[in-house]
This record gives sequence, structure tokens and C-alpha cells, in this order.
Amino acid sequence: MTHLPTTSPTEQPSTRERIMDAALNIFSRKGYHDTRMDEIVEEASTSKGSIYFHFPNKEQLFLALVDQFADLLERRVNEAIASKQGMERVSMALTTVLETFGKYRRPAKLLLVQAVGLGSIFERKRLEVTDRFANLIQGYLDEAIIEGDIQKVDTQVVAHAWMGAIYNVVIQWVYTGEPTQERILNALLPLLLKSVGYQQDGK
Amino acid sequence: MTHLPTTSPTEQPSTRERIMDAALNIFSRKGYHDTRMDEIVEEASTSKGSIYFHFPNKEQLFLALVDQFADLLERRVNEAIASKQGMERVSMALTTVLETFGKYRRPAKLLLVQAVGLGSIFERKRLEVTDRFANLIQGYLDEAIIEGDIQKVDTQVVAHAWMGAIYNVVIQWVYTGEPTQERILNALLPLLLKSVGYQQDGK
DNA sequence: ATAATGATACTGACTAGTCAGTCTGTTTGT
DNA sequence: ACAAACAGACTGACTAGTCAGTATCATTAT
Repeated sequence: MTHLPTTSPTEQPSTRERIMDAALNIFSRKGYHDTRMDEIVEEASTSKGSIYFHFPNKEQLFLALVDQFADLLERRVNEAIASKQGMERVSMALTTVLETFGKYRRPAKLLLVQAVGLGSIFERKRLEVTDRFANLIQGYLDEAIIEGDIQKVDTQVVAHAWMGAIYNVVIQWVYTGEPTQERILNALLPLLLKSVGYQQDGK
Repeated sequence: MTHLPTTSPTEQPSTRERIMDAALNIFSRKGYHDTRMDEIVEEASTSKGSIYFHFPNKEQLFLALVDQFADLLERRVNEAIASKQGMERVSMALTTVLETFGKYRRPAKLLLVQAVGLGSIFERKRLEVTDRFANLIQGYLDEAIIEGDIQKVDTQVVAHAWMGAIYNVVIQWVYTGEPTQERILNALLPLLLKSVGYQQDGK
């Protein structure tokens, strides 16, 4: 089904890719603790030894998936905003994030839900990822303030608030399928922009 | 330390209360899976059998804590908004939620962090709690629209976005202690109100 | 008064199952 | 010949939950 783009899109998937694919499926569905390594073995049509050849342990396998998706997300956002400036960057970044979450529903769930509430190792990783994106947003906002696009605000709080807003709406959608992606984009984007006093031009 | 108000505030705590107190401490610190029942036994100065006399299993003990705090939160909000109308209700509800999270930091972490990413039983409970509060917010917003306080918006999306914003900022604060509660209130409240086009009167 | 009965609250040694990770191989590629 | 990649049976640490028994107090009978 939903494959994350990998390094070799032409050939048939390597064992390592099959393992990550299977792990993503099951982790995102059942969560970290309820996922047995033997299930991944079966889903990936491989063996215990093979998994432990490619990954040192269960934890690292999980973190590899989190990193893979976080990287993809950041790459996509960076590509999308390259040609934009000021508040348009913010707007474009938001749209891209929502689209990417929409396209990759399972990894999104992994990152937003299953990576929460695990042990301290995972908490550190989650904080790292969260900070990474919060800093990104904060940077754009600071830029927009300098450019005079928006009023002065507490960009740190705003950044985290925005992330929470996006996360939560997406999580709701991942679980229930409601509201539709279109509704989310139509409602959320203006909401966030308005929250810092920016009025969209398109009508 | 931070005791949740219970039914008998005068007498010294009953075994059941000691168990819940200890469980809250450890669950909120280490998460559900990393908490051993034996640790709770020790912290509560009781016995294994005693815990299983008062609670059928680990899961139900955890859910009892979640419910206890969700109830407290809802009760506080309802009390606070009783005398208000329209958009003032929304404003007051937000303030109360932030204050309550601030006052009960550990149960907040339990509800917002540790209850996420667990199995299906917990997911159901989390959706239940989330919906409960989202519906509350949505109700106030719908009311405010009818009263003409704010423009028409997709209140369902707004409700979930707001919750996410609040959650995420509070989580950040629970983890790092930053930003301060005052900064959060000063930044978050206007942000949320502005996001639906409502201008505060104070100033 | 006090002994017998019962109910509730608690104790902690024990068990039975689970599952991540290991180990000893076999196969495949160069 | 050699190593990288894979197979899968096996191990043992770990822990939720059990259960047979004890302590304490209220209730009733004698």
C-alpha cells in the first residue's frame, strides 16, 4: 500500500525495506508495545535473524521509522517553500505538512500517536522531532514579523500551539476519517493565519 | 505533594487513595508500560493483594486516574462558566483549563501524554475524553456564533485545533517548565480568540 | 460479658505465560 | 574460499495476576 519513497524505487523491495514496511504497518496499527517482533517477521516474510541482522533491536527499528518520516516531511516542506518569501512561506509550509500527513496516513499516526507516551528514550526523540519542527515554524514567523507581514507575537508559544492544532486535527482525522482533508485545509489554514493577525489575499 | 481533591479531605488517606496517589506519581513519571505494579505497591506502602482488592487490574487502575482528572477538569470548567454568557464563556473556559493543568501538572501529563499511544482500550478512552471536551468547546463556539460574538466558522475543526494547541503548549511546559504559565496565558488566550476573529476588550 | 460467626481489608510467596534477543547453523553471492 | 544475508528453534529474564491465609472489626447468639 502506502510506500514511503525509498532510495531504490525501481527494483523490487529489499529485505530491509520489506521489514520497515511491515514494521510501519503493524506499529502504526497496534502501537509499539503491542507489536511483536514475530508479527513483523511474518508480515515481512522474513526471519528473526534477518531483522536482527538489519536492526540492532526493536527500539532502533521503531526510531528508524520515525526518523524516516520526519526527514521526508522536512524535505518536502523545504522544497515547497524554497521559492517563497515571508508569510507565504508559512502558508505554504502549513499546506505541505497537511498534504504530507494526508498522503502518508500510517507514518503520520506513527509519529503523532504511537511515538507518544513511551519510555524516556522515545520521549527524548519525540521532543527532538517536535522541537525541530517548532523551531522551523518559529523561524518563519520571526521572519514574517521582520518583514512586517504580521504583528509581534510570542513566536515560541505560537509555534507550539500551531503544531498542536495541526497534530490534533490530523490525529482526529487519522482515527475517524473525519473531517475530510479538504475541510481541514479550508478551516485550519485560515484559522492559524488569523491567529497571528494575517489576512489571506485570495478573497 | 499535589493531591487531587478526594471525598474525605479531613481524615488521613485511605489505602485506596494511597494507591491512586502512588500510581499517579509513577505512571505520570514513567509511563504506563514502564511502571511495575510492585513499584506502586512500595510507593503506596501496601501489598500486591491490596491493589488487586481495590482495582481489577493495572489497566483499570490507570483508567480510574484518567477519569478522575477528566471529571475534575470538567467540573471546574462548568463551575467557572456558570455565570458567563457568549464569548465570555469561551474565554473563561480556556483560562480555567490552563489554570487547572497548571495546578495539577502530574495528572495533566497522565491525561495528555501517558494515555496516548497505548493499546486499543486506551485509544477508545482517549477519544472519549477528547470528544467530551471538544464537544464542550464546540458548544460554546456555536453559542457564540448565534449570539453574534464571532463570525461563522467550522466549529468542529476549530474545537479540535484549539484542544491540540492547548495540549501541546501545556505538554511542552510539563516537560521543560518553559514557557512560564503566565506567558502561556498571555500568548495563548489572545491567539485562540483571534483565530476566530474575536477581539478582547481589556486594552 | 463473652464467645461464635461473618464480613471486609489486607498480605506476600508463588505461578504461568510472554517475548526480545541469541545462537547455531544454512544459503547465496563474489 | 569467504563473507554477507538469512532461517528459526531456543532461552531466560521479567512481571501481571492469583490465592490461601491472616488481621481487624462489627454483629449476633448464649
